[in-house]
Amino acid sequence: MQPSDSLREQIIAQYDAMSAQLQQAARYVLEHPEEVALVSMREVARLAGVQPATMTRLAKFLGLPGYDELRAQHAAALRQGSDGFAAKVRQRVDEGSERGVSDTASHMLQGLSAQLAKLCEPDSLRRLEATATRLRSARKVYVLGLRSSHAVAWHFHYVMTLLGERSVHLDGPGGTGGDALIRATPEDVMLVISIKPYATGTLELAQLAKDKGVGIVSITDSEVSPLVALSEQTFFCPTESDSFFHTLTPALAVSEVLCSLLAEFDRSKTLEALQQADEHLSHLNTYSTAIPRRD
Amino acid sequence: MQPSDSLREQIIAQYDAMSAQLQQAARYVLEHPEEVALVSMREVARLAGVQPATMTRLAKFLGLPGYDELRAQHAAALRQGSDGFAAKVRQRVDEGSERGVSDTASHMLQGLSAQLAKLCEPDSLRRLEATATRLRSARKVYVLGLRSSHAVAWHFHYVMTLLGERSVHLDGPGGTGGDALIRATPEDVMLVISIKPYATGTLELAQLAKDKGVGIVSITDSEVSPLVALSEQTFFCPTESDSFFHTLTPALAVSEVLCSLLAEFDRSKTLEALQQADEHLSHLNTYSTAIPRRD
DNA sequence: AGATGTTTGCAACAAATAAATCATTTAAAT
DNA sequence: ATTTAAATGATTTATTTGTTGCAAACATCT
Repeated sequence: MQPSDSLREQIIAQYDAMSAQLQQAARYVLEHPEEVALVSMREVARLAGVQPATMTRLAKFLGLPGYDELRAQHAAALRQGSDGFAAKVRQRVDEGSERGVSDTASHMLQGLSAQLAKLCEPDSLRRLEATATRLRSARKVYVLGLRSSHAVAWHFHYVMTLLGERSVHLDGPGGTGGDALIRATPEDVMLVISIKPYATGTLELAQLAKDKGVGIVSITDSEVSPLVALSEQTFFCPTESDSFFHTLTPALAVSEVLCSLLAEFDRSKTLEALQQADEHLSHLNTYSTAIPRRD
Repeated sequence: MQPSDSLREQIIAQYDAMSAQLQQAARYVLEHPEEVALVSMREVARLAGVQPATMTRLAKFLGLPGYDELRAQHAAALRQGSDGFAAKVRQRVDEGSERGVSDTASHMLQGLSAQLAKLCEPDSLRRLEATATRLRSARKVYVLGLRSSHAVAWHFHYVMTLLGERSVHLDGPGGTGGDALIRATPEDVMLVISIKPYATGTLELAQLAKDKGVGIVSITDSEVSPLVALSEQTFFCPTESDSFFHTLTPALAVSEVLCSLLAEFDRSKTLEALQQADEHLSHLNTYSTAIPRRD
């Protein structure tokens, strides 16, 4: 599916020598070869977030006579790819004959893919929307997820922080995680994430919060989860996988969707908050801005 | 590999009602859908042996607003065809034209679902297997993922801990996260997770580990990620979503699959470790027993 | 700090494009 | 054979495209 491969490899090879804008353009080209073939240069530039001129410069940088050649190569690759469908199937069959490790992996991934697709059912969407609405109305959002759910809780909190929302993560060293609830009020909401087996700590803290009048909203795995009784809103997501462990992927996906919905509620405020975060982090040199180091 | 199928059928159905020139144009469109998507109208007209105006007339004849729509439909078909069987999922996405709140959610989830399905491509599976193999050979696995990647890193580490593997999470309060590397040896492997924007801390620690001879294995988002240069094995997973943020869901899914593969390598040992963990946790009253525990 | 060489954004340009308009041809019907 | 309507071709027009030139911003190195 790659554009002549040699071109693709060349882009990768020369990537380090490019300027920041050129890298941004090149990265988009690498990640969206079809678009390069199918839409105009100006449109590609817009999608890549660079100036139109940068695309021209990229082509020249790669030693091509102009952007048209860049598109032509991608178009040729796409032409091949379209009837290479048979080849792709053949390839998959070949791989399938091994009946080995990659079978397990493929099976798992397809299972997860199906689970996410299932979350699009009307009932799920309704619950998602209701949950987002409830969270939106909160003065503060306390996020609680222990043990395996920690990953989801933390990520939700992290994104909310970038949004400038008043998110508080109920976790911390030395078992002080619950202390943040000291000043919780009925205007606040707690988002609880917990899947089977349910950590006692989670349930205790959630109960405590509820006693203080805090609204409880939860992401859990079953109608018979102990969280259901505590919560105003509950979202159910599957955790079954054909491995030894329960999967957290659907739960993470749901939390990401929730973040997006909350962000969408007020786009301008979101954009402002993100810009603020951007500035802050760049002052701290948090991210590697420039070209990857060499050794 | 047909353009939206319905359009193709429509062309066939109305073919008999067309004039000679229109038929000639239509016939070329049917036989060379890729060209329609990839080259200009005038070029298609030249290839089809008709006047440019005829192509416009064909589009109008089919009830489309203009030739651009004809091209757009063919382009969409080509886009879908290019990434194989994820197309099925993507198709359902296109159907939703109303953009309500729950439509946003549905759109995101289906997009994620498609991305996971795409990870089943042969190349990805090969990389997964190679990564798992490399991790398996390690004496100790250091897990590193800062900022947004923290969730994935932590979850991987958490699961590995249950497996009894010697996993060390490089994170901790007071910026002491890297200290665990003090006694790292060339027999160890570090799993690094980082997506754009790449945290400088991640790159520095990874470089440090590499200097000590530790093998680096990474999950990242692009061929041109700075991690590629440092790593023995790299797995690429998409992070694009149509929200404000990059998605971590595919990365988490991959880390879960990796855990499973590692677990599968020695099933009996895995089962033993899990049972041990179960006992330990039940002695600590970690989980609520009010609900049936997992088997 | 000051000078130098890149990098980047903007605006202007010529070429090419799709669509609209008008003129000519063709075919059928009276 | 003449009229009429449709089909085709040629021409024009308003956009849009890829490219280039230039000045401001930027980093780099004495």
